[in-house]
Amino acid sequence: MSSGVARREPGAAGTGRVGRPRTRAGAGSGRTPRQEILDAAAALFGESGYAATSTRAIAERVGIRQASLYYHFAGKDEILRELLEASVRPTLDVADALRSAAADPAAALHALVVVDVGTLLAGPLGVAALYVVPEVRQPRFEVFRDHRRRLLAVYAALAADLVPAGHPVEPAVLGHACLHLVEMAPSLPPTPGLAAQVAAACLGAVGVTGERAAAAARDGDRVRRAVVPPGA
Amino acid sequence: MSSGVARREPGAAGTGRVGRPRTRAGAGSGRTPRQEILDAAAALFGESGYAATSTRAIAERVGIRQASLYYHFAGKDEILRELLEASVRPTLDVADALRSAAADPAAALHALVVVDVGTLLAGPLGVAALYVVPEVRQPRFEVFRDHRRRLLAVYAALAADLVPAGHPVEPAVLGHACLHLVEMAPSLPPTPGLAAQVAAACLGAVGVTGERAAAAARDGDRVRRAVVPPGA
DNA sequence: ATTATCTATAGATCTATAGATAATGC
DNA sequence: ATTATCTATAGATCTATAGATAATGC
Repeated sequence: MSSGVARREPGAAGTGRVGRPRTRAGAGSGRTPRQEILDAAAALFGESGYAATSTRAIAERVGIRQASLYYHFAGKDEILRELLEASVRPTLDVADALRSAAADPAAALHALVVVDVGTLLAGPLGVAALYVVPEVRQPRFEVFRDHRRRLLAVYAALAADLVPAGHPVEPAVLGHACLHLVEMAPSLPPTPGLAAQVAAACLGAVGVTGERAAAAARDGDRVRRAVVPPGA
Repeated sequence: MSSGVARREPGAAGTGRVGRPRTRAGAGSGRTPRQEILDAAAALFGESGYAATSTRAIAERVGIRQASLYYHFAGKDEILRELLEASVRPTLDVADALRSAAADPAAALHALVVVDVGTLLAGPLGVAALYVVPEVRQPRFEVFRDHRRRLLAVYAALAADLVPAGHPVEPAVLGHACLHLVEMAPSLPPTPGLAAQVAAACLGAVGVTGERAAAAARDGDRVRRAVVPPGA
């Protein structure tokens, strides 16, 4: 995914792949070993937490030996870093486009929340739980934190445009509120239309309800479909 | 606190306390050793996470040796369990009283959020970060989870009473939304009136804004002061 | 030759227990 | 005698490195 379309997918041609075969052969899911590791780690991090997940547990789930992880990643850190960055980047990439494509900031907020929730739900579940992982405060995760801070700023800016006069909540607090509401989504039981519901809750939090909120939902959907290619 | 008023506070009389003195003497903060451990652990759990905090680190911050922890707690688990339960119980204790004391459910919701945020901010900071700790899913923390589930049910019930016709968010989702908004509070920079702002955001999320929200804030404050003794 | 795995292991933890010790209380 | 600490340590991890091995690619 990240390096474009592979000319010849490693391990996909014929029967065998390059390199010593694994002890536990496995069906060959088509994923890159790197991606297999990321998926396994995301699941385990979500289940048991980052610190409590051992490299041995990750390797076991992938079907390789613990030491083999280090051929693909420098360490546990690097796995977490990659998971975190992959989970914010897509949303951040479309945030500005959504803002400028929408006439009403309410529609932009709605669309942004729907995209953001969609991204979190599409990725390996449990990734959102990682946002709160305390290790993330360490400097090596600065890139992720910076991305998330930018996303927060977008939410806060939209909130600032939207709060009606007299609404007793500061835009900065509302920015955090939206971000937290979005990040709560993966911890909810799967619900049809969840993304739109979270978006409506965010609009309400910033003081937009009733008919204007309904209009924002309609416009937001249109804008989102225009900006985010339907297949992506 | 848990076993009533101590007849004679251990270690408070005269100069010395019972038991072998600590190597690193310390000023004697008046807290029970048990409480010292809880405070130290809460701070460290918040900074570095539960799994990443060693018993040695906790002991070091208290000023005792690692093994001495086990005189007071059976293990790290028990420390976490006690911290978690202490952070929900106070809110749960007043939840029903607030509901029945308020004429408008909006006022009850406002009051409940203010109490809940206040409790989280009053306790050792970082405790709220523990709610998301994956270890909490394990059966030994069932009591805490049960308390939190009951709190969630209260929020959901209030939301169900409040949602205006046509509001596109289900009460169950709104219950989670309020709980998450409350739990976000400790991660925000200290802001004057934060609890009331979070309450307003919750009311907005359930569809209550404008004049009715303002009234709920006023009534909620009255109800809260009536139910929660001012000094507590 | 290159790639991706394996086995083996060093070194650094970390949790929890056993048993000794130094205070106060009676 | 009771209480709260201490020292010492067993046993179980866990991370990361070194070096061998078994495939494919050319």
